[in-house]
Amino acid sequence: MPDSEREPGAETLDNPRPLDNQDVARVFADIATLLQLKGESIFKIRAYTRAAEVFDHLPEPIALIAGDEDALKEIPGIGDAIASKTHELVATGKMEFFEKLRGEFAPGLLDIMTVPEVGPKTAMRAAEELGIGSLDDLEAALRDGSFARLPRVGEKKARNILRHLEARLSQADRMPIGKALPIAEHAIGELYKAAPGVRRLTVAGSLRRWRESAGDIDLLGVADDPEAVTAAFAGLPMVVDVLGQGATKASVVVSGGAQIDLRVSNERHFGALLLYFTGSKQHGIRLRERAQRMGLSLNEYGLTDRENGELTPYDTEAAVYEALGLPYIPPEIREDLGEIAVAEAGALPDLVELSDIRGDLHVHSDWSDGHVSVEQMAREAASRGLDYLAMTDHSSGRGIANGLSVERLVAHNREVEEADARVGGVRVFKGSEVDIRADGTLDYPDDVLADLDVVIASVHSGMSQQAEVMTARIIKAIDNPHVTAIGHLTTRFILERPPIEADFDAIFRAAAGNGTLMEINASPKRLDLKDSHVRRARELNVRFLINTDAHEPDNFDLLRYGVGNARRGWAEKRDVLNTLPVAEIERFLATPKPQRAAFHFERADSR
DNA sequence: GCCGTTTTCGGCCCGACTGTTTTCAGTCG
Repeated sequence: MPDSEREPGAETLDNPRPLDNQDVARVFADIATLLQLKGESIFKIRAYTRAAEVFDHLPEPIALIAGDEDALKEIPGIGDAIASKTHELVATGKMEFFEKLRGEFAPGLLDIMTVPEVGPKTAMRAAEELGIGSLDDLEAALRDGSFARLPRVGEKKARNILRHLEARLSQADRMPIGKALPIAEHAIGELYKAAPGVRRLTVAGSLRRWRESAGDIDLLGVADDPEAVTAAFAGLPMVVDVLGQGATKASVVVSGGAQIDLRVSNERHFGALLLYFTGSKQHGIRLRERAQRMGLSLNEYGLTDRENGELTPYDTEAAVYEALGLPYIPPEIREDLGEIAVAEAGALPDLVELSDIRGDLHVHSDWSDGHVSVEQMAREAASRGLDYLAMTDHSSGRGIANGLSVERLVAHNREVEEADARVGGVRVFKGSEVDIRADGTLDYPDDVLADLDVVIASVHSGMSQQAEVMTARIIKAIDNPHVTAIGHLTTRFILERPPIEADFDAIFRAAAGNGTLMEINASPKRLDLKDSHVRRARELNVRFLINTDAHEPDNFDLLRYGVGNARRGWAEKRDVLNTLPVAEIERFLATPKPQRAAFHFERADSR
């Protein structure tokens, strides 16, 4: 399901702002939930859920196609009924069916169902028998014991639900990947020590797919005695609460509040298990449907022949795909966004890899808000095997970040040249992360920018401008002949600060038109462009930089998040400029801007 | 509600765990 953290539906339909894909997705997700409450056919519910997922991930703006119902129906999972409802919703901002359906239930029921262990049956009983219509009502009924007396609830379940509710109220039901992945890696290290019989512990779930945020952490392991491993897991020092523990799986809460689910199997089934628990859920469903058409049944143990009931286990994911007549599909694109058809056609993208990245063109030093000197950053980059980097300290508009006046920039340039000469093995480019002001002009005049090798232009202020104003502002920066790339386009902070509103298609077209690159900022609190933007921009022939935006030496570690995110956007090595060797980068930077759009990537691959 | 190497009707993905229940409904992933 798409994130339903916001007020379900409410703000969506009364907002004069045009509906974006996520708004539309949320309405269909809410419809699915309401139909569950109503006890509708599970298949109808599934159809609406599917539609919500499709719209949530659609690479192009729904507004572009919603007017054309035939085009909508081209999308798998969208038929007559949903196409016409989508059209109505986007055209009028309202959907009669949804309004009517919503009117049948207390407004808070959708909220109640977002609490874990409260499903449609429980929510309906709570509403009918106890008059519960809000999270506050729910909390009261849990505390006074009336909730526990509902059928099929009881003391223990009520206590669990109250605990979930308290966790919810105290905050955070999702974590950014930058928080979740290190916790997962720490847990893996601890469990290797605590359970000597465990082998091949690995991250699965949305983290393995490099989704930008995670609701919980999924781990998988191999052991001859799985029960010993789940027991050791439940006993780890970092565990503060055990939610469940059985022979092959366990769920715990660790200090800091993250939930980790562990699943353990034996070696023979590991491939099927990993495939199953990496997801996405929708990708798994497509594979199981495929298996069925082949007379097989797929589960987390392997493929079963439906005629004779014989189970074939698989120890690698690739073997399962092969048995299903498919090439190996990388986890990052297992989202049921067309990857299975593309795989079948033998046309999977050759996704960019961490080892392809040869340089970083967005790095800060203590000249602005970084923590160490230009030379220290250069040495760190060299020691990590990067071939080049650009020192892009902030421009003067970023007073708070100790932005550089023109005079300081000149001195900064000299220091960068010295570092370039002194530090071996790495080419250090002169650069700036220059503010795009509210009116679209840049913080430095053109003649100053002309002295720089790399100019990253970014929005750092006036983020709540209207979409038309913001679009024109950014395109004006794209049109500047000295701007190499637009930095962290949407300025969002994952789960914290919303993205800017703008016509991203128009921005991508402008960038593709004159060879301005789009940064994929690797900072795990940003991941900006986000995955679906990468995919859309790529369709529009935009090329990218994957930059860390490093403010200290350790930040070079963050590159992996940017690469994971780029892969989720189906980016190939050839789409990413900083996979090129330094000579090619210099050739690109020496090319006048409009001709950069046609810059030919020499793939001599002189490694 | 969607969809079609098996169909324009009749199917639609699969299993573990919990807690309440004495055989399984509910929820989750």
